[in-house]
Amino acid sequence: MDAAIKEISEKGYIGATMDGIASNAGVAKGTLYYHFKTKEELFNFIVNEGLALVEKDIMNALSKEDDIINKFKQLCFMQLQIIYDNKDFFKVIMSQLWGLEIRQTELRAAVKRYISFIEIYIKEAIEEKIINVEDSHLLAYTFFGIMTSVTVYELLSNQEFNSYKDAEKIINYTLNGIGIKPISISN
Amino acid sequence: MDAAIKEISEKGYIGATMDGIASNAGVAKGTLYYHFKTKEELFNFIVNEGLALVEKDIMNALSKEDDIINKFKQLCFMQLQIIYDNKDFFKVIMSQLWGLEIRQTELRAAVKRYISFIEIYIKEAIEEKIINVEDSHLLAYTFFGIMTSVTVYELLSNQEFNSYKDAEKIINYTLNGIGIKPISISN
DNA sequence: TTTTTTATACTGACCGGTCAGTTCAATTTT
DNA sequence: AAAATTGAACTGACCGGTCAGTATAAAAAA
Repeated sequence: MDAAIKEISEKGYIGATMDGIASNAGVAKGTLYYHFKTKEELFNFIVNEGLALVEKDIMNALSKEDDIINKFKQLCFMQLQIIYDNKDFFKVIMSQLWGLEIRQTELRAAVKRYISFIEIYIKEAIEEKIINVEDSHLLAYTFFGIMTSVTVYELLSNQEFNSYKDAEKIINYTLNGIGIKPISISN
Repeated sequence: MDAAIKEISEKGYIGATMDGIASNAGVAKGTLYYHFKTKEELFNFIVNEGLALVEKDIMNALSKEDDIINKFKQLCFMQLQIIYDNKDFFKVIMSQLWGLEIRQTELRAAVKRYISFIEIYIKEAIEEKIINVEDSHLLAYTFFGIMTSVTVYELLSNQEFNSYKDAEKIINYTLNGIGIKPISISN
Protein backbone atom coordinates (compact mmCIF):
# COMPACT_ATOMS: atom_id res chain seq x y z
CA MET A 1 0.00 0.00 0.00
CA ASP A 2 2.80 2.42 0.90
CA ALA A 3 4.61 1.58 -2.29
CA ALA A 4 1.52 2.25 -4.39
CA ILE A 5 0.79 5.52 -2.61
CA LYS A 6 4.33 6.68 -3.15
CA GLU A 7 4.38 5.71 -6.82
CA ILE A 8 0.98 7.25 -7.56
CA SER A 9 1.74 10.41 -5.60
CA GLU A 10 4.85 10.90 -7.70
CA LYS A 11 3.54 9.93 -11.13
CA GLY A 12 -0.23 10.13 -10.94
CA TYR A 13 -2.59 7.22 -11.47
CA ILE A 14 -1.92 6.70 -15.17
CA GLY A 15 1.76 7.55 -14.88
CA ALA A 16 2.29 5.02 -12.13
CA THR A 17 3.06 1.59 -13.55
CA MET A 18 2.19 -1.73 -12.00
CA ASP A 19 5.81 -2.75 -12.60
CA GLY A 20 6.94 0.30 -10.67
CA ILE A 21 4.60 -0.32 -7.79
CA ALA A 22 5.61 -3.96 -7.68
CA SER A 23 9.34 -3.33 -7.67
CA ASN A 24 8.81 -0.53 -5.15
CA ALA A 25 6.97 -2.96 -2.91
CA GLY A 26 9.60 -5.62 -3.46
CA VAL A 27 7.23 -8.11 -5.08
CA ALA A 28 6.56 -9.30 -8.62
CA LYS A 29 3.87 -7.80 -10.78
CA GLY A 30 2.02 -11.10 -10.73
CA THR A 31 1.63 -10.82 -6.98
CA LEU A 32 -0.14 -7.52 -7.37
CA TYR A 33 -2.57 -9.15 -9.78
CA TYR A 34 -3.01 -12.03 -7.40
CA HIS A 35 -4.38 -9.66 -4.79
CA PHE A 36 -6.13 -7.16 -7.03
CA LYS A 37 -7.95 -7.83 -10.24
CA THR A 38 -6.99 -4.54 -11.87
CA LYS A 39 -4.99 -1.40 -11.33
CA GLU A 40 -8.25 0.38 -10.67
CA GLU A 41 -9.23 -2.06 -7.95
CA LEU A 42 -5.89 -1.46 -6.26
CA PHE A 43 -6.48 2.27 -6.45
CA ASN A 44 -9.98 2.06 -4.99
CA PHE A 45 -8.72 -0.09 -2.18
CA ILE A 46 -6.05 2.43 -1.24
CA VAL A 47 -8.49 5.32 -1.24
CA ASN A 48 -11.22 3.69 0.79
CA GLU A 49 -8.87 2.02 3.23
CA GLY A 50 -6.94 5.25 3.71
CA LEU A 51 -9.94 7.47 4.32
CA ALA A 52 -11.53 4.92 6.64
CA LEU A 53 -8.38 4.86 8.73
CA VAL A 54 -8.37 8.63 8.99
CA GLU A 55 -12.03 8.75 10.00
CA LYS A 56 -11.47 6.11 12.66
CA ASP A 57 -8.52 8.09 13.96
CA ILE A 58 -10.50 11.29 14.28
CA MET A 59 -13.58 9.65 15.76
CA ASN A 60 -11.46 7.92 18.32
CA ALA A 61 -9.67 11.06 19.45
CA LEU A 62 -12.77 13.24 19.53
CA SER A 63 -14.84 10.76 21.51
CA LYS A 64 -12.48 11.34 24.42
CA GLU A 65 -13.18 15.07 24.32
CA ASP A 66 -16.57 16.21 25.51
CA ASP A 67 -16.28 19.99 25.65
CA ILE A 68 -17.57 21.02 22.26
CA ILE A 69 -15.25 23.97 21.75
CA ASN A 70 -12.23 21.86 22.50
CA LYS A 71 -13.64 19.12 20.34
CA PHE A 72 -13.77 21.52 17.43
CA LYS A 73 -10.30 22.87 18.00
CA GLN A 74 -9.04 19.34 18.31
CA LEU A 75 -10.70 18.54 15.00
CA CYS A 76 -8.81 21.35 13.28
CA PHE A 77 -5.56 20.27 14.81
CA MET A 78 -5.99 16.59 14.00
CA GLN A 79 -6.94 17.36 10.45
CA LEU A 80 -3.72 19.28 9.96
CA GLN A 81 -1.70 16.64 11.74
CA ILE A 82 -3.13 13.80 9.68
CA ILE A 83 -2.57 15.59 6.40
CA TYR A 84 0.94 16.43 7.52
CA ASP A 85 1.65 12.83 8.44
CA ASN A 86 0.16 11.41 5.25
CA LYS A 87 1.24 13.89 2.64
CA ASP A 88 1.66 11.31 -0.10
CA PHE A 89 -1.78 9.91 0.49
CA PHE A 90 -3.33 13.35 0.26
CA LYS A 91 -1.37 14.09 -2.88
CA VAL A 92 -2.97 11.01 -4.42
CA ILE A 93 -6.40 12.20 -3.32
CA MET A 94 -5.88 15.74 -4.55
CA SER A 95 -4.40 14.78 -7.89
CA GLN A 96 -7.18 12.32 -8.65
CA LEU A 97 -10.11 14.38 -7.43
CA TRP A 98 -10.77 16.04 -10.79
CA GLY A 99 -11.63 14.44 -14.12
CA LEU A 100 -14.40 12.20 -15.36
CA GLU A 101 -12.99 8.66 -15.18
CA ILE A 102 -14.97 6.17 -13.12
CA ARG A 103 -12.28 5.83 -10.48
CA GLN A 104 -12.36 9.60 -10.06
CA THR A 105 -16.10 9.72 -9.68
CA GLU A 106 -15.81 7.02 -7.05
CA LEU A 107 -12.99 8.86 -5.32
CA ARG A 108 -15.13 11.96 -5.17
CA ALA A 109 -17.94 9.98 -3.59
CA ALA A 110 -15.50 8.74 -0.95
CA VAL A 111 -14.15 12.23 -0.25
CA LYS A 112 -17.68 13.52 -0.12
CA ARG A 113 -18.47 10.98 2.57
CA TYR A 114 -15.38 12.11 4.43
CA ILE A 115 -16.36 15.77 4.27
CA SER A 116 -19.88 14.89 5.41
CA PHE A 117 -18.23 13.19 8.35
CA ILE A 118 -16.42 16.43 9.17
CA GLU A 119 -19.62 18.36 8.67
CA ILE A 120 -21.23 16.44 11.52
CA TYR A 121 -18.86 18.09 13.96
CA ILE A 122 -19.42 21.48 12.41
CA LYS A 123 -23.19 21.07 12.70
CA GLU A 124 -22.76 20.08 16.30
CA ALA A 125 -20.81 23.25 16.95
CA ILE A 126 -23.42 25.35 15.16
CA GLU A 127 -26.26 23.84 17.17
CA GLU A 128 -24.44 24.59 20.37
CA LYS A 129 -23.98 28.12 19.08
CA ILE A 130 -20.24 28.19 19.55
CA ILE A 131 -19.82 29.07 15.87
CA ASN A 132 -21.41 32.06 14.18
CA VAL A 133 -21.89 30.48 10.77
CA GLU A 134 -25.08 29.21 9.24
CA ASP A 135 -24.03 27.22 6.17
CA SER A 136 -22.41 24.08 7.58
CA HIS A 137 -22.15 22.55 4.13
CA LEU A 138 -20.18 25.33 2.51
CA LEU A 139 -18.06 25.70 5.62
CA ALA A 140 -17.15 22.02 5.60
CA TYR A 141 -15.74 22.39 2.09
CA THR A 142 -13.93 25.62 2.91
CA PHE A 143 -12.53 23.87 5.94
CA PHE A 144 -11.31 21.05 3.71
CA GLY A 145 -9.72 23.60 1.39
CA ILE A 146 -7.84 25.27 4.20
CA MET A 147 -6.55 22.03 5.57
CA THR A 148 -5.31 20.79 2.23
CA SER A 149 -3.57 24.06 1.52
CA VAL A 150 -0.97 22.81 3.96
CA THR A 151 0.10 20.24 1.41
CA VAL A 152 0.33 22.96 -1.22
CA TYR A 153 2.28 25.14 1.15
CA GLU A 154 5.01 22.63 1.70
CA LEU A 155 5.06 21.59 -1.94
CA LEU A 156 5.43 25.10 -3.34
CA SER A 157 7.00 27.20 -0.68
CA ASN A 158 10.48 26.14 0.24
CA GLN A 159 9.70 26.47 3.91
CA GLU A 160 8.77 23.34 5.77
CA PHE A 161 5.45 23.41 7.51
CA ASN A 162 6.13 23.70 11.21
CA SER A 163 3.59 21.27 12.51
CA TYR A 164 2.83 23.10 15.75
CA LYS A 165 3.51 26.75 15.17
CA ASP A 166 1.95 26.87 11.72
CA ALA A 167 -0.99 24.72 12.75
CA GLU A 168 -1.71 27.22 15.47
CA LYS A 169 -1.61 30.06 12.99
CA ILE A 170 -3.94 28.31 10.60
CA ILE A 171 -6.35 27.27 13.30
CA ASN A 172 -6.50 30.78 14.71
CA TYR A 173 -7.00 32.05 11.24
CA THR A 174 -9.80 29.53 10.76
CA LEU A 175 -11.39 30.60 13.98
CA ASN A 176 -11.11 34.36 13.61
CA GLY A 177 -10.25 35.17 10.04
CA ILE A 178 -7.95 38.04 9.34
CA GLY A 179 -9.96 40.55 11.28
CA ILE A 180 -11.80 42.75 8.84
CA LYS A 181 -15.41 43.76 9.32
CA PRO A 182 -17.92 41.62 7.41
CA ILE A 183 -18.95 42.79 3.99
CA SER A 184 -22.07 42.64 1.95
CA ILE A 185 -21.56 42.47 -1.77
CA SER A 186 -24.83 40.88 -2.81
CA ASN A 187 -27.87 43.08 -3.01
CA MET B 1 -6.39 26.23 -25.98
CA ASP B 2 -9.97 25.71 -24.76
CA ALA B 3 -10.06 22.29 -26.35
CA ALA B 4 -6.83 21.28 -24.65
CA ILE B 5 -7.99 22.58 -21.28
CA LYS B 6 -11.24 20.70 -21.56
CA GLU B 7 -9.56 17.46 -22.63
CA ILE B 8 -6.88 17.65 -19.93
CA SER B 9 -9.36 18.65 -17.23
CA GLU B 10 -11.41 15.57 -18.02
CA LYS B 11 -8.67 13.00 -18.56
CA GLY B 12 -5.57 14.40 -16.94
CA TYR B 13 -2.34 15.24 -18.71
CA ILE B 14 -1.33 11.69 -19.59
CA GLY B 15 -4.88 10.55 -20.22
CA ALA B 16 -5.49 13.35 -22.70
CA THR B 17 -4.43 12.38 -26.21
CA MET B 18 -3.13 14.66 -28.88
CA ASP B 19 -5.64 13.09 -31.28
CA GLY B 20 -8.40 13.95 -28.84
CA ILE B 21 -7.28 17.52 -28.36
CA ALA B 22 -6.95 17.99 -32.11
CA SER B 23 -10.38 16.64 -32.97
CA ASN B 24 -11.85 18.56 -30.04
CA ALA B 25 -10.33 21.74 -31.40
CA GLY B 26 -11.45 20.89 -34.92
CA VAL B 27 -7.94 20.82 -36.36
CA ALA B 28 -5.62 18.10 -37.56
CA LYS B 29 -2.98 16.59 -35.34
CA GLY B 30 -0.34 17.88 -37.70
CA THR B 31 -1.45 21.42 -36.94
CA LEU B 32 -0.91 20.88 -33.25
CA TYR B 33 2.62 19.74 -33.95
CA TYR B 34 3.11 22.62 -36.31
CA HIS B 35 2.55 25.04 -33.41
CA PHE B 36 3.96 23.02 -30.52
CA LYS B 37 6.93 20.75 -30.60
CA THR B 38 5.61 18.39 -27.95
CA LYS B 39 2.61 17.69 -25.77
CA GLU B 40 4.57 19.07 -22.86
CA GLU B 41 5.23 22.34 -24.66
CA LEU B 42 1.51 22.69 -25.33
CA PHE B 43 0.81 22.07 -21.65
CA ASN B 44 3.34 24.61 -20.47
CA PHE B 45 1.95 27.17 -22.85
CA ILE B 46 -1.56 26.70 -21.52
CA VAL B 47 -0.46 27.04 -17.92
CA ASN B 48 1.68 30.11 -18.33
CA GLU B 49 -0.68 31.86 -20.70
CA GLY B 50 -3.64 31.11 -18.44
CA LEU B 51 -2.04 32.32 -15.24
CA ALA B 52 -0.68 35.42 -16.93
CA LEU B 53 -4.16 36.31 -18.14
CA VAL B 54 -5.55 35.91 -14.64
CA GLU B 55 -2.84 38.08 -13.13
CA LYS B 56 -3.42 40.76 -15.70
CA ASP B 57 -7.14 40.65 -14.96
CA ILE B 58 -6.64 41.08 -11.23
CA MET B 59 -4.00 43.79 -11.55
CA ASN B 60 -6.21 45.71 -13.89
CA ALA B 61 -9.23 45.62 -11.63
CA LEU B 62 -7.33 46.40 -8.45
CA SER B 63 -5.47 49.35 -9.90
CA LYS B 64 -8.81 51.12 -10.19
CA GLU B 65 -9.44 50.67 -6.47
CA ASP B 66 -7.37 52.75 -4.09
CA ASP B 67 -8.95 52.14 -0.71
CA ILE B 68 -6.88 49.28 0.64
CA ILE B 69 -9.68 47.54 2.49
CA ASN B 70 -11.86 47.53 -0.58
CA LYS B 71 -8.91 46.46 -2.63
CA PHE B 72 -8.50 43.44 -0.44
CA LYS B 73 -12.17 42.56 -0.49
CA GLN B 74 -12.15 42.98 -4.22
CA LEU B 75 -9.19 40.62 -4.44
CA CYS B 76 -11.14 37.93 -2.58
CA PHE B 77 -14.12 38.43 -4.78
CA MET B 78 -12.21 38.42 -8.03
CA GLN B 79 -10.31 35.33 -7.05
CA LEU B 80 -13.57 33.48 -6.51
CA GLN B 81 -15.06 34.86 -9.67
CA ILE B 82 -12.08 33.91 -11.80
CA ILE B 83 -11.95 30.40 -10.45
CA TYR B 84 -15.68 30.11 -10.98
CA ASP B 85 -15.40 31.30 -14.56
CA ASN B 86 -12.45 29.08 -15.39
CA LYS B 87 -13.23 25.88 -13.57
CA ASP B 88 -11.68 23.65 -16.18
CA PHE B 89 -8.45 25.58 -16.16
CA PHE B 90 -8.22 25.33 -12.40
CA LYS B 91 -8.98 21.64 -12.55
CA VAL B 92 -5.97 21.28 -14.82
CA ILE B 93 -3.84 23.25 -12.39
CA MET B 94 -5.02 21.37 -9.33
CA SER B 95 -4.70 17.93 -10.88
CA GLN B 96 -1.18 18.60 -12.12
CA LEU B 97 0.15 20.39 -9.06
CA TRP B 98 1.44 17.27 -7.36
CA GLY B 99 3.96 14.72 -8.61
CA LEU B 100 7.58 14.87 -9.68
CA GLU B 101 7.51 15.12 -13.48
CA ILE B 102 9.28 18.12 -14.99
CA ARG B 103 6.07 19.71 -16.25
CA GLN B 104 4.70 19.49 -12.73
CA THR B 105 7.74 21.10 -11.18
CA GLU B 106 7.43 23.88 -13.72
CA LEU B 107 3.72 24.21 -13.05
CA ARG B 108 4.46 24.55 -9.37
CA ALA B 109 6.94 27.31 -10.09
CA ALA B 110 4.26 29.13 -12.08
CA VAL B 111 1.64 28.74 -9.36
CA LYS B 112 4.20 29.84 -6.81
CA ARG B 113 4.72 33.03 -8.79
CA TYR B 114 0.98 33.50 -8.87
CA ILE B 115 0.64 33.08 -5.11
CA SER B 116 3.53 35.48 -4.57
CA PHE B 117 1.61 37.92 -6.69
CA ILE B 118 -1.38 37.53 -4.35
CA GLU B 119 0.92 37.84 -1.37
CA ILE B 120 1.88 41.33 -2.47
CA TYR B 121 -1.65 42.52 -1.78
CA ILE B 122 -1.73 40.71 1.54
CA LYS B 123 1.53 42.34 2.57
CA GLU B 124 0.15 45.69 1.58
CA ALA B 125 -2.86 45.09 3.80
CA ILE B 126 -0.66 43.99 6.68
CA GLU B 127 1.54 47.08 6.40
CA GLU B 128 -1.50 49.30 6.49
CA LYS B 129 -2.58 47.36 9.57
CA ILE B 130 -5.99 46.50 8.24
CA ILE B 131 -5.27 42.81 8.79
CA ASN B 132 -4.28 41.31 12.10
CA VAL B 133 -2.05 38.58 10.76
CA GLU B 134 1.71 38.45 10.75
CA ASP B 135 2.65 35.57 8.43
CA SER B 136 1.78 36.83 4.95
CA HIS B 137 3.39 33.83 3.36
CA LEU B 138 1.36 31.19 5.14
CA LEU B 139 -1.76 33.28 4.77
CA ALA B 140 -1.31 33.56 1.03
CA TYR B 141 -1.33 29.78 0.74
CA THR B 142 -4.28 29.38 3.07
CA PHE B 143 -6.02 31.99 1.00
CA PHE B 144 -5.29 29.99 -2.12
CA GLY B 145 -6.64 26.87 -0.43
CA ILE B 146 -9.89 28.58 0.48
CA MET B 147 -10.43 29.95 -2.95
CA THR B 148 -9.79 26.63 -4.67
CA SER B 149 -12.14 24.84 -2.31
CA VAL B 150 -14.88 26.42 -4.39
CA THR B 151 -13.98 24.13 -7.24
CA VAL B 152 -14.08 21.17 -4.89
CA TYR B 153 -17.40 22.33 -3.55
CA GLU B 154 -19.11 22.31 -6.88
CA LEU B 155 -17.43 19.11 -7.98
CA LEU B 156 -18.42 17.11 -4.90
CA SER B 157 -21.48 18.71 -3.47
CA ASN B 158 -24.46 18.51 -5.76
CA GLN B 159 -25.30 22.12 -5.06
CA GLU B 160 -24.14 24.65 -7.55
CA PHE B 161 -21.97 27.40 -6.19
CA ASN B 162 -24.03 30.55 -6.08
CA SER B 163 -21.51 33.02 -7.35
CA TYR B 164 -22.69 35.98 -5.27
CA LYS B 165 -24.32 34.61 -2.17
CA ASP B 166 -21.71 31.92 -1.57
CA ALA B 167 -18.84 34.22 -2.43
CA GLU B 168 -20.09 36.58 0.24
CA LYS B 169 -20.21 33.78 2.77
CA ILE B 170 -16.70 32.64 1.96
CA ILE B 171 -15.31 36.14 1.99
CA ASN B 172 -16.89 36.94 5.32
CA TYR B 173 -15.59 33.68 6.60
CA THR B 174 -12.14 34.59 5.32
CA LEU B 175 -12.33 37.94 6.99
CA ASN B 176 -13.72 36.90 10.35
CA GLY B 177 -13.39 33.16 10.68
CA ILE B 178 -16.07 31.24 12.45
CA GLY B 179 -15.94 33.30 15.58
CA ILE B 180 -14.17 31.32 18.25
CA LYS B 181 -11.58 32.86 20.56
CA PRO B 182 -7.99 32.27 19.47
CA ILE B 183 -6.23 29.28 20.89
CA SER B 184 -2.71 28.50 21.90
CA ILE B 185 -1.67 24.92 21.45
CA SER B 186 2.06 25.36 21.17
CA ASN B 187 4.00 25.89 24.33
C1' DT C 1 5.86 -42.84 8.35
C1' DT C 2 5.88 -41.78 3.69
C1' DT C 3 3.50 -40.17 -0.20
C1' DT C 4 0.10 -37.53 -2.42
C1' DT C 5 -2.97 -33.83 -2.76
C1' DT C 6 -4.55 -29.24 -1.98
C1' DA C 7 -4.43 -24.35 -1.16
C1' DT C 8 -2.16 -20.17 -1.18
C1' DA C 9 1.23 -16.97 -2.49
C1' DC C 10 4.24 -15.59 -5.77
C1' DT C 11 7.01 -15.08 -10.24
C1' DG C 12 8.33 -12.91 -14.64
C1' DA C 13 8.34 -13.53 -19.65
C1' DC C 14 5.18 -12.38 -22.99
C1' DC C 15 1.28 -10.38 -25.79
C1' DG C 16 -1.58 -6.84 -27.62
C1' DG C 17 -3.25 -2.34 -27.58
C1' DT C 18 -2.34 2.51 -27.16
C1' DC C 19 -0.44 6.81 -28.22
C1' DA C 20 3.32 10.49 -28.74
C1' DG C 21 5.65 11.85 -32.27
C1' DT C 22 7.09 11.62 -37.49
C1' DT C 23 6.58 12.10 -42.31
C1' DC C 24 4.84 13.94 -46.37
C1' DA C 25 2.25 15.02 -50.44
C1' DA C 26 -1.77 17.63 -51.23
C1' DT C 27 -4.64 21.54 -50.30
C1' DT C 28 -5.99 26.08 -48.48
C1' DT C 29 -5.02 30.67 -46.72
C1' DT C 30 -2.66 34.87 -46.61
C1' DA D 1 4.80 32.51 -53.63
C1' DA D 2 5.09 31.57 -48.92
C1' DA D 3 3.02 30.05 -44.83
C1' DA D 4 -0.25 27.34 -42.63
C1' DT D 5 -3.10 23.33 -42.52
C1' DT D 6 -4.69 18.79 -43.61
C1' DG D 7 -5.14 13.81 -43.13
C1' DA D 8 -3.55 9.55 -43.28
C1' DA D 9 -0.16 6.19 -42.66
C1' DC D 10 3.52 4.70 -39.90
C1' DT D 11 6.90 3.69 -35.96
C1' DG D 12 8.32 2.17 -31.61
C1' DA D 13 8.35 2.53 -26.78
C1' DC D 14 5.61 1.53 -23.13
C1' DC D 15 2.46 -0.78 -19.99
C1' DG D 16 -1.85 -3.28 -18.33
C1' DG D 17 -3.06 -7.62 -17.98
C1' DT D 18 -2.23 -12.84 -18.71
C1' DC D 19 -0.68 -17.27 -17.65
C1' DA D 20 2.14 -21.33 -17.19
C1' DG D 21 4.92 -22.53 -13.85
C1' DT D 22 7.43 -22.46 -8.94
C1' DA D 23 7.59 -22.75 -3.83
C1' DT D 24 5.94 -24.49 0.28
C1' DA D 25 3.38 -25.62 4.14
C1' DA D 26 -0.34 -28.12 5.83
C1' DA D 27 -3.79 -31.72 5.41
C1' DA D 28 -5.20 -36.25 3.66
C1' DA D 29 -4.27 -40.74 1.99
C1' DA D 30 -1.30 -44.61 1.57
